[in-house]
Amino acid sequence: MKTRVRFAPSPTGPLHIGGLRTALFNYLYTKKGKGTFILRVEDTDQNRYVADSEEYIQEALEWCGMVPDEGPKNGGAFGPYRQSERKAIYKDHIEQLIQKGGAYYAFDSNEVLTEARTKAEKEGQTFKYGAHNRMAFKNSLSLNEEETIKALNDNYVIRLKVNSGETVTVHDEIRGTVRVETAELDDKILMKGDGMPTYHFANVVDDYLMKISCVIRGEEWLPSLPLHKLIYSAFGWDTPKFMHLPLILKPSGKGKLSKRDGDKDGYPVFPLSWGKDTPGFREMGFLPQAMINYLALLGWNDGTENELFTLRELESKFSVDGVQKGGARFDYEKAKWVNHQKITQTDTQELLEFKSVKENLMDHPTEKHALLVDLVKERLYTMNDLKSELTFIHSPFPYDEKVLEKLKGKDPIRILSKIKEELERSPRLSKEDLMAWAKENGVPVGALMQSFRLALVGKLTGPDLFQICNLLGKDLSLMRINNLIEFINLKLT
RNA sequence: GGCCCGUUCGUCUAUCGGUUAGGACGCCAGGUUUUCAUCCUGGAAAGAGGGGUUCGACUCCCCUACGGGCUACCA
Repeated sequence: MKTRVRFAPSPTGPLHIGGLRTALFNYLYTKKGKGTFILRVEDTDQNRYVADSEEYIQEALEWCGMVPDEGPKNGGAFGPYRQSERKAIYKDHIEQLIQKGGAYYAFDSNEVLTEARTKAEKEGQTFKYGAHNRMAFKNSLSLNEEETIKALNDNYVIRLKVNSGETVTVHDEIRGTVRVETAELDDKILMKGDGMPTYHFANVVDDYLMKISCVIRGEEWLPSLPLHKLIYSAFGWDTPKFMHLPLILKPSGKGKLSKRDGDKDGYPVFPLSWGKDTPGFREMGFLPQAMINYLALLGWNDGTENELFTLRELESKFSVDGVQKGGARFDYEKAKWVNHQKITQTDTQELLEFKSVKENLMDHPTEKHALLVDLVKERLYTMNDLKSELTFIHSPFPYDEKVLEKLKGKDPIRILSKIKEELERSPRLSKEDLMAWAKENGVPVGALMQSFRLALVGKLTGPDLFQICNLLGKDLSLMRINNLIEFINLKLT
């Protein structure tokens, strides 16, 4: 059987990194099997539909390098790829199912159902609409033909007819066999009152028609797998394989990762920005290769001690055996570390192409971009660190008062004058000469370097001073040294 | 509440019956460096609890506890 897998998000907002990871595992599974990666938009809920989310999803996938082979954007032989455009298909199939006796019409009002539900809850039970009580409700099974035809004029839904007293056996690729009694299931609604299918029905029909070989989705779907199996059986179809991925949990505390966690602790939970106030990993200065790498690590490993992979490497190394069963807590520190590794490994010219790099380099002349990135590259955990790492380029002010205090009594003016002299004499300051001079004249190296650094940078942190000096150029360096001398003189008097 | 899934250092994980239980992030210490960071070296740090099975269990089985998910005309 040809490998065909689908990523099937709902366009209800931005794609969460949990969703992105599901997409990634789908993608890797296809690449491994040299198959087809399909994007299917599950927009059957008109109330929750959010404009622009489909584009967001497509863009997020492309940003990560996971371009769907088939989908609403590029089309394909199994389209349409939006469920809202497949209504006729579902209608046709639900009629088949009714003919086969696998589904039936139900006419119960919301009020009746809500009442039944609250009554059951009061007794500590879960309300189920099924074999044990369906004849007590208003549906095409309890009504005669004439009544049914009449009722069909009003609003109705279509339910799956689940037989009681059977055991459904399903198989999950990473969890093994799961057995559930049909008595636990209920007659799930397949077609809603608005003529749209529910997730369960649309999903099964589409996966079958699109010849999906393996359904890879989040663990939250595992409980409905028996129901899906029943729908396949009702049609007389073979099921694809199923793989349910563990969830991404909050860094601490209970539950799965949510947008609120990110807002609270200042990390993104979306790959790309959503609106003005919600930056994504991209806007926070992450490289897509880091995003992918970290997400792959969260719930998967290749069995070796390797943790750093390119997308291509992941494509060849991915295997179901390496997928974890339990949920994984999101760890922003580790994500940043992966990003740091990727930044260090990436060619500077390539880094300059990234949007976040360009944005953070805006204040600097283009011809210096590569030099600047090279200077601070190994210090970066996100590309946005560029900005703070490079502030000294503009100005060393205000001087760090503590350093000024430390330098008192070390004759910084003498040191600065010497550096000035050396700088004026030779276009390239010699570290060795300066050190030798310090040694001969009993000047502590610390005092020398600290004075110099204070003059150029204004504080004691930052990359190599001589490189900075070269980058600033002779004139600017001299100016900053003069400024500090002047500043100290002014302070002394 | 019911049903389903899960449980190795704080976190992500290796181990597929016999190991000093390994690695990574983070943390601590030392080294490199003019400084901070990077980088290098070292350190602290784990099998939820109780029963079995077995010569031997982190590993297999059962129970309990804990965590997660589902329980909609949402996906």
